[in-house]
Amino acid sequence: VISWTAIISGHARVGDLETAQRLFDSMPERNRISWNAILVASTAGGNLEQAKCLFDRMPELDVVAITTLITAYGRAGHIEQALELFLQIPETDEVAWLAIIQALIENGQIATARSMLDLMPNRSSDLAARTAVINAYARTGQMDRAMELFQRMSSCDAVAWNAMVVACTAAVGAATALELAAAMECEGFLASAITYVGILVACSKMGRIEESRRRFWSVSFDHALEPIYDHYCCLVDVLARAGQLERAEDLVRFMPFVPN
RNA sequence: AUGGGCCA
Repeated sequence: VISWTAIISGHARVGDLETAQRLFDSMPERNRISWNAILVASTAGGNLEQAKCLFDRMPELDVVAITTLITAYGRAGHIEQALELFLQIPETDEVAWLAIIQALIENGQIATARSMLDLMPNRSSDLAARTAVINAYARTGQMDRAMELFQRMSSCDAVAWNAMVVACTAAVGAATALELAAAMECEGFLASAITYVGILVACSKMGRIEESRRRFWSVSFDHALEPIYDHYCCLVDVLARAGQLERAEDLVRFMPFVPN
């Protein structure tokens, strides 16, 4: 049952609900964790009603299953339902708290998110959890706390750095964000495509066209990354803000992405 | 083997 569940989980991760479902239906026995895995596959498929149907038919609902659905509701903009579910959890754990706080933030309910963050108990030193908390502080107007926690982290990864870089642009200033991005590379972390979104947004906020351009090319030349859609958007943004509308328009027309 | 963290 462990092997079957692991394979279902893999298909869930790449969004292949059909295969996940076929395997789930044909596996010889199922336990609570297999049901949770197929629920994840179902939410990843984007059909919330279908996921809710499955949820209602599940033989056992644990905090993992409920948290899965909370996250799905949050991403779909159904924050009331997410909150309702959270209140139904008999024994909340740290992941459940972080999931509802993240959902509140994504749905613009900053004040509530801030209160829940204050109420949240038992904080572990788990890397993802710490980063989630730091990010939540940053997005609820408590950048000082975010910085403090970040500096106290004994180990961190590129995701934590990216979160700080992005948060800095909004809450402190673009120049500080760029300094942080530089510090990140000094510490030996490779800038990822997402780091570059942060860097380009910062350049754009400061109106630095030349630096934006340079950084944009550096994405592929210095880091062997393919520029993603967001990078083109940043470049369009900085050109447009500087009044170079023709150049901005040309870029929209000729970039290798369909503009949204 | 299942849920939570970075992309303006």
